[in-house]
Amino acid sequence: MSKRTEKTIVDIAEELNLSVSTVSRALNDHPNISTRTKEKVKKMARKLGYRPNAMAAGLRSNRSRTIGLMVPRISMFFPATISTVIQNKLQEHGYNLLICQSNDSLEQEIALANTLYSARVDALAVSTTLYTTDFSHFDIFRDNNIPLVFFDRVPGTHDVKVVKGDDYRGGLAVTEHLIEKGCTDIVHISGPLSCNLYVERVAGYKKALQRHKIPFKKSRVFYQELTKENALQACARIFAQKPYPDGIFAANDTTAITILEYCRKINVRVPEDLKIVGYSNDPRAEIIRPSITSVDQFPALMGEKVAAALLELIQQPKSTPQQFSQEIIPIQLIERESSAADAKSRTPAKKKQKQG
Amino acid sequence: MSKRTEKTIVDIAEELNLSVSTVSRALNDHPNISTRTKEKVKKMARKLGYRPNAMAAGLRSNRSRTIGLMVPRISMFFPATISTVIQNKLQEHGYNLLICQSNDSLEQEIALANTLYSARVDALAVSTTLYTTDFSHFDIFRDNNIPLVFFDRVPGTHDVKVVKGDDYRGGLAVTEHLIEKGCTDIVHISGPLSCNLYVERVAGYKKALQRHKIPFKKSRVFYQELTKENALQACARIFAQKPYPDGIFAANDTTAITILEYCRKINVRVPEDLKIVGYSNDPRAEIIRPSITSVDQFPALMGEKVAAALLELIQQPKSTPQQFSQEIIPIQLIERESSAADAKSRTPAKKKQKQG
DNA sequence: CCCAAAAATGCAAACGTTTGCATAAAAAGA
DNA sequence: TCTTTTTATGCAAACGTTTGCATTTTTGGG
Repeated sequence: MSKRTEKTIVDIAEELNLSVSTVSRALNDHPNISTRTKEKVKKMARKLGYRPNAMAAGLRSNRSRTIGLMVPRISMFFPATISTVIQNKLQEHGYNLLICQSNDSLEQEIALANTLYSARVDALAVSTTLYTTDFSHFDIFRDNNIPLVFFDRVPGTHDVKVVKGDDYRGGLAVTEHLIEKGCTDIVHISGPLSCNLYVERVAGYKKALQRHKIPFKKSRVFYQELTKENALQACARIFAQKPYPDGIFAANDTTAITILEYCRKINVRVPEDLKIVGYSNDPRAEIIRPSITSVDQFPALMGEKVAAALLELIQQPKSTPQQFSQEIIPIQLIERESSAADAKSRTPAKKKQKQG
Repeated sequence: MSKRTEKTIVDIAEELNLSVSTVSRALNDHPNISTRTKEKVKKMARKLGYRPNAMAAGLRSNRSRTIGLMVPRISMFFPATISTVIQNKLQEHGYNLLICQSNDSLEQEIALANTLYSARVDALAVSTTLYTTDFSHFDIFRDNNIPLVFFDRVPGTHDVKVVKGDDYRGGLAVTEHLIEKGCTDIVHISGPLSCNLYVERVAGYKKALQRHKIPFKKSRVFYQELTKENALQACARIFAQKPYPDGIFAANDTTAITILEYCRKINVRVPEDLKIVGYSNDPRAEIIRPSITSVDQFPALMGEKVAAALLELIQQPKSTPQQFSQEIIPIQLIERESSAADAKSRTPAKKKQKQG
């Protein structure tokens, strides 16, 4: 039935005895075109069932009106929320979002970078793999003046635009919170140090210990991909021999939840015997009993900032030298049951005031 | 620095004294090109930092190597999981996925359909809005022989390719389960009937009641968007006056969780006083205490099927008349604490055998 | 009513590929 | 060596827009 049905602006032009350029401009609301013509053209476009061809437009104009987004995985709470916000915001401004996930595989990340470049995205937002330490596969974008924004998992260098959480302060806040609740032997389950944000959280953790004159013990920190399986393995080691720690700072909530369930099984009481704090404020943390203290990273806010940064970078003329500002999203500790001070433990001595 | 740096196949051709067509074919591994030439070309491409321009290729070949995916929202467990699977599978076959969310707004859905058509996606997978009853905005795709697959939330008509859960059986299974556990007054909190899948679940619910000779009461069914807020409102009404129901079948887990928490507040014991079953098997259902009985819809499997359907449709020649098979993904009731038979309640009489 | 300025439209080249067809080169058959 | 077949390569026209510049039409001032 419908074979060569695809109508083009040429068809519209012929139908109305206008030139293609006029039709093109009319459809794009170019100021030089009279209102009367615009209306005529749009009406005919509707009548013919004309559908613009984005590839043709993109090829000619060198703008795809598409923005790339790369995240480790979209099925996790934090990146999913961010993606949603970014997409909605960009949609408002007429941009499509090409969402891709690297599955935390560097190889896939590199392949996707190439694909997105081939698609000639107008900009790219990236939260990298856990294992990305070399960022050169993103150079094409910078070299060709394509706006590039890193968020959450970002490179350590300072020659890129970055939107990130305040991971140092997060690590600090969690650890001080545990100390204030009476913990003196705090395990930290961290992600791999190839990812900067964990480096910073560890730094915060260490700083808190130091402030409160608690010795840092290497054996009390685990570096691992923060999966359920790995959390279980860590538990096995942590609870293999006494003394058990009295506090655990887990770098994500999946880990915290797993530990909590493990404790239930081996009859370690939370928070009485052991206090647990997670990270990211996953919805599950609020629902589990005892509910888990966690750190809100304001993913919606982060998404807003990323979207805003993308739009700003796109709009400014290509010649403008890029500003490489770092944007730091604040964090907030959400206190819940898993780290509550239990009745019998006396309030810990505040040896030192927080110094902001 | 890098101004007109964008290398094209023309540059490669000139560099090697070959024609552009040869270069193009060489890069695409066309059988007519000698191995020697292919190697030369690819080497030069690498040397020049050549990056294919997908828009140019797409314009000419009328294939974008991009597939569209439209879901209500990607931040919910079920669609997020499906999206992940689809993306990974398609990626293996060299396709990009353009993920969009309609935010359950019909208006946005229509706009997105147009956008995706403009992008000339090679195929489209859709899970519609709760309120989509007119599907004509997807006609463009069918009319132009662009493979179109609906999943989860699908049209009722039979002239489209569909992958869906077994919602009738799901509704039936949940309700019979509650009855078997002793419930005789079962509230059903359903989504709006504009969405077929809820129609089917309600049908299953009714069928189960009928089988067990329990009268259907209109006032015991709520039709609403399944948000937390709406769940709270429903709770207010349900528990405004006695007798309270002894079972609740919630059409998603967010609703089930909200009810559970509401019960805790008003001292209704679950499962002793009231049994609750949710739907979709959200991770939270397993974690909350009491854990919530729910229905696994096998999102990963559904994703696989959708991806497979897309690929199959793409590969078959355009002329082939489309087969409009319906694919039904089985469901599985996952029994948990929230619907456990309590000690004192006698096992209910099985008045009738399950029949299939 | 004329002319300059402003507004509206048209021309044609480009954007970077792919691809049907023609041709050239190499291999094979006699 | 000369055809014939097979294998490689080249030519040139698309694909559907956008856009700088030229041209035409309209407007308005005098």
